[in-house]
Amino acid sequence: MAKVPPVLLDEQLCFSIYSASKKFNHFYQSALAPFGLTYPQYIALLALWEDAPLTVHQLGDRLELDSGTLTPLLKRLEKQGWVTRVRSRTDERQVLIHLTSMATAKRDEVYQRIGQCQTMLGMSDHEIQTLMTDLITVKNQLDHVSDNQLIDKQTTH
Amino acid sequence: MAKVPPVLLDEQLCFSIYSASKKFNHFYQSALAPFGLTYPQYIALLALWEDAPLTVHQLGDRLELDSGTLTPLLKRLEKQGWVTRVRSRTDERQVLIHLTSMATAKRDEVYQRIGQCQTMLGMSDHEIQTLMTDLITVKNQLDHVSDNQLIDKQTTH
DNA sequence: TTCAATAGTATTGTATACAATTTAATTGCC
DNA sequence: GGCAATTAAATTGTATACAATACTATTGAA
Repeated sequence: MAKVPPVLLDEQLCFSIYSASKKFNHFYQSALAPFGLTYPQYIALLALWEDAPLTVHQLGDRLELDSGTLTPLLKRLEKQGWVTRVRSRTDERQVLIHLTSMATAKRDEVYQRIGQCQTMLGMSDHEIQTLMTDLITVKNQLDHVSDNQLIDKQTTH
Repeated sequence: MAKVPPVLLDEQLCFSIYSASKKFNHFYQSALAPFGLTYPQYIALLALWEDAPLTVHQLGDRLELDSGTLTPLLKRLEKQGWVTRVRSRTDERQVLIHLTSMATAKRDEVYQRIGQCQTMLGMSDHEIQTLMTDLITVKNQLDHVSDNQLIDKQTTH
């Protein structure tokens, strides 16, 4: 094999994103401790506060999570009193996720708490916008590289 | 409670990072399929290829993972023949993670494969650099908000 | 209409993550 | 030297993630 450039951990964009994601997770876990919510539970509620009820499938599209992740997560949210899971009458395959009155009542408390905690980060709106725009570009590029392209390369080594 | 601005999922930097991180994970999982490596296993090997052997603790510092994650991960890497786990003789508390000859032999193959797959993403070095710089800023800010600050706010709602 | 194909959710199995605890080894202080 | 405090890994328990499979309800084509 010809000389191959090394892959250095600190130069990997994936690793920057991976560790930033873990840090955000920890940050929100602490911020949401008064509500006993994990980060994935919190984003599920964000989606539902925008547009409830949603089917498991719709919520999965929104959060990019499948039923294998969402079913147990939603059962935990149900047990803690945030949502109810109701079989749809018009299509018995679907399960509709509704917010409870507690979830509706607590919405603004959570919004406010998140707002306060985000202020502590001291990031300007412009900074955030720039980063998000760039991240969307990365995500699009990742989406456009199909598994087939990656699999085809398997035989070359 | 006074009027509180809504928290919209699509405006959250955390959610952009969270979903980009999952996409990268999937991308590398596919790219590394010929080697049977998961993404966290891959970054562990990257760290070791740069500087083996490392103790579990040192590897944890590098990857920002604790022994609860690393111990089972390293056992799997050991079972698959990439590393060996050896109690240090000078300090019996430590476990040194060594690369096997197979891991050393396959290093350039993995480097090359990663290089090929990253090319498919079509991102310029400049794009990547900019993003990484911004992400480091975010990570620093997340690090500098202590748990104490977040916990103090608990009583305000 | 009937039944094969599809769609929506749940389940199973594997692999992270991480807090909290446990266990064993080492260090520091007297 | 003796022992409390500390350190390093491993373990335990809970919560994601996701591929693959199973199960049930619906749809669609003959």
